[in-house]
Amino acid sequence: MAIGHALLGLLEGGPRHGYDLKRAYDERFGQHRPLAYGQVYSTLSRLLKNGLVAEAGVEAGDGPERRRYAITDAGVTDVERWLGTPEKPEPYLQNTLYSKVVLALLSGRSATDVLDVQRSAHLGTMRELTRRKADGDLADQLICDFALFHLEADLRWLELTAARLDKLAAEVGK
Amino acid sequence: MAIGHALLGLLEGGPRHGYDLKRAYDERFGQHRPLAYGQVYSTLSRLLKNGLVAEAGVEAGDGPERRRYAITDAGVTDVERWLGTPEKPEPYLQNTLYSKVVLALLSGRSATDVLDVQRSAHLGTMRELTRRKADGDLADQLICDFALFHLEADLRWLELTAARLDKLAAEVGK
DNA sequence: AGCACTATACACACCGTGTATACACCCGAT
DNA sequence: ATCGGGTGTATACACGGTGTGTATAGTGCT
Repeated sequence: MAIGHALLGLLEGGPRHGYDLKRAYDERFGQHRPLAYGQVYSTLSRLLKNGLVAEAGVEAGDGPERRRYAITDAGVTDVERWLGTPEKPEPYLQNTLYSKVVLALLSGRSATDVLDVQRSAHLGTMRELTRRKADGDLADQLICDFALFHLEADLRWLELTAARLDKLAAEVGK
Repeated sequence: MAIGHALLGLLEGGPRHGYDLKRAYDERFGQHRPLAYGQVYSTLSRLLKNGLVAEAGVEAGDGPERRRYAITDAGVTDVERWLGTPEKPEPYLQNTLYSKVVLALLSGRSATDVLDVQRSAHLGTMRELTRRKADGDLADQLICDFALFHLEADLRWLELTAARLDKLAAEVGK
């Protein structure tokens, strides 16, 4: 629900219509992948259904109609709760890389290859992010650093796992 | 598609029915959150639709009917491609934490609180994982280490961001 | 009769993508 | 001068993947 909450947060600054929200979102959060228009409206309709936003009039000004949406009290409460609640690190436990290694071992394929492919891909990504970070503003730098820290974490895990492959193979084989 | 691929991988060991797959999955990959039955069958039906598995007979043995599924050649090819393709680190760029901090700053709330809440939750999770890691087998240890490395990465980012909050606030305010 | 276990099916909700639609405005070609 | 096409604004809708919850149905045990 991160995107829904982000849109709600933007609506706290005043009522807006969908197209406008998309641009505001891209400017603030979408540096690395702009929001699709479709997603804006489907998200808005869900927020509307759940009573977190309300329609605030239809302007038929220059160009096509604009449906303005305003955040409701329930919406503000929801943003507040979202900001006050820590993100759960479940995704870190649902580890696709680990699944790949185990399946490679189970099926007699090379688990080392799996690790190597991932490592070299990550190293390439890190070079690119380091470049992007160099000529970005502080916001860009923070986003890149976040990704870089996590890529480093992946690399540490890849090394650790590579060093334990024999023992893991024995354990999986049982 | 991680779960679909994991099920395909398990089917490489021979045809199985859904209930059996669920248990095999939980044993190998589901330590930290067992697979819901519903998901097994909906995933299987998608694999069937895409021709990656095929029905391999219905046994009406003890108890209810069992539909056995076998992996197809297309399925094996698909597993192979999955194992040979590195995972994209996009999720690290779509950073919910960053969104929270920016929205807190935009709405005049305390971004420090957001960071603090997340940090103390992470520290608690890390203590728990360290405990779990101590009395697990190698597979558990690797899973816990993966999560721990990423939690550390989050913590590093939280510290970095906390130290830059004033500058970020100025940049966002523009 | 009630409960637990095995096994599947189905309806539903969320999230995201792609495509169609509609209006307005500008600009060049006829 | 006007016709048509491209561009920008704005929304709606249908669809696909993913995951959850619930219903169903048979078997065996107590």
